[in-house]
Amino acid sequence: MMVESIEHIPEGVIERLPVYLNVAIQLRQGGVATVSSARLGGLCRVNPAQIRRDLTHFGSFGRPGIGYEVSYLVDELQRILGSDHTHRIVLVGAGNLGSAIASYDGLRKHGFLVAAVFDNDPRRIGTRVGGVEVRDISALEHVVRAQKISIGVVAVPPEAAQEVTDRLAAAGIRVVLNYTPVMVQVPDGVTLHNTDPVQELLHTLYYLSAREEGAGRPVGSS
Amino acid sequence: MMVESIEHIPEGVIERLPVYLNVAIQLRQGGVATVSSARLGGLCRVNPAQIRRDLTHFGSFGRPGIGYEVSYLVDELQRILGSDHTHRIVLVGAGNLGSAIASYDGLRKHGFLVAAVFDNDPRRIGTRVGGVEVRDISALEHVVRAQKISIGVVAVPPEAAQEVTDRLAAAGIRVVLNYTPVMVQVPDGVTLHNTDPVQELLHTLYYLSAREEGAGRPVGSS
DNA sequence: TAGATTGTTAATCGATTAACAATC
DNA sequence: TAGATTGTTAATCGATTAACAATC
Repeated sequence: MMVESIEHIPEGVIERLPVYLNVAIQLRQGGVATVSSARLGGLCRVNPAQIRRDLTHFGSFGRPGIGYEVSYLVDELQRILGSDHTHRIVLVGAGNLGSAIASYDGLRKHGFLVAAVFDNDPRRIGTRVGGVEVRDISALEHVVRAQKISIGVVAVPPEAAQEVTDRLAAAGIRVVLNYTPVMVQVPDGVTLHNTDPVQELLHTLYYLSAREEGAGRPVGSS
Repeated sequence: MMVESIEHIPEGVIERLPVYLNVAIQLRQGGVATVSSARLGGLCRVNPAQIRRDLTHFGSFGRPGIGYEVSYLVDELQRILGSDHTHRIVLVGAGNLGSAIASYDGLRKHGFLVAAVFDNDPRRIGTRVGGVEVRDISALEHVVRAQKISIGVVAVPPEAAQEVTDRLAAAGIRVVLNYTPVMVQVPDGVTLHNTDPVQELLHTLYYLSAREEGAGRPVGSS
């Protein structure tokens, strides 16, 4: 528990925590009170031993002979990830993808609040996506600073990705989610995560071509 | 080169290939003829030795003292991944996310063709997303079989995810991209890839909470 | 030739998994 | 008590990286 700040935690572990959380939430919704690492592993497609190992990085949440209390597990995972309190995010780009993100239900469920949406297209400015008014990009820095927003989502055309990222970073954004195929550069202190929908497709495609009539080689969840 | 079918290639390698491909395409667009693993590594945020190691799984594409010829590298990566020819994909769900996917420019660039879009909402059926007419979900199996489509994208509400996946699998789809937070089950022989936009956010969130004023711990590209 | 950079080996590093004592 | 399942150790497994001979 206090180990958290000392020990280095592998990235793989951090990537799996949201998967555990999602499944735990679904179990809780289904009224399941207790779950073993074996069952959780079956649902997440993760080795049970790995789940137990992953969790011990943050403490011990289970009871031998019983398993994990689902709602306690949800609480702890949310606490570890930081999704136990609200995070304001700023969305740049109100096109199809931006609209999809803004109106995505799962955001609210996990404590994310789309606090502001920006675009540079006059036809979009003033409209609403996901209940939030689209504002002119020129107000970006002001709003980010005033509302102390630390998460930025980039959903603009590729050619604008780097410029938008620069502006977000300069305004004090600490986490950038880039939904563009461009490999944008970020300064030290800013965490970057790229999610190009097509890259996922390309990745999966390999198994389609390589496999032919072999057994399905399942790709792990991300 | 003929090793391809014998040697087992680590998943991590396959995940990085699309990153190399994207950067190589961007370099080609910029008129760059030749690139070293060092430069490529800088752009992809991957260790140069790793790039060379990754590529040797599929042959040797570079020239000592020179580097890699960009357009040859693009060709080879596309061939390895299978994006050198067109792949028809079927999209289920014509909401915000579905529309965003259907009209995403990057798809065509990588040889993907949205061959059919389905929904069960009468208000959406008959409309067009990304230039394709939305059809009634009841025609799903017929169209998938008739057009021999092997890739399916699930962009429906969570509660419909499993049913749609089952139908896709039954119709002969071999790769399923699930844009839903639900952990759907697929039969053997079907490759599943999950991409929940919120899960990416949760993952990144950890670094925001854990880090506080530490140096930025960059999250690798996916 | 000198400089650059590959392909590849060998060493390191880290993550996954099996096994089991501890515990409910 | 007997059965189940955890937390944790130790063993395995695999991936990353440094180093360098080969090569342009």
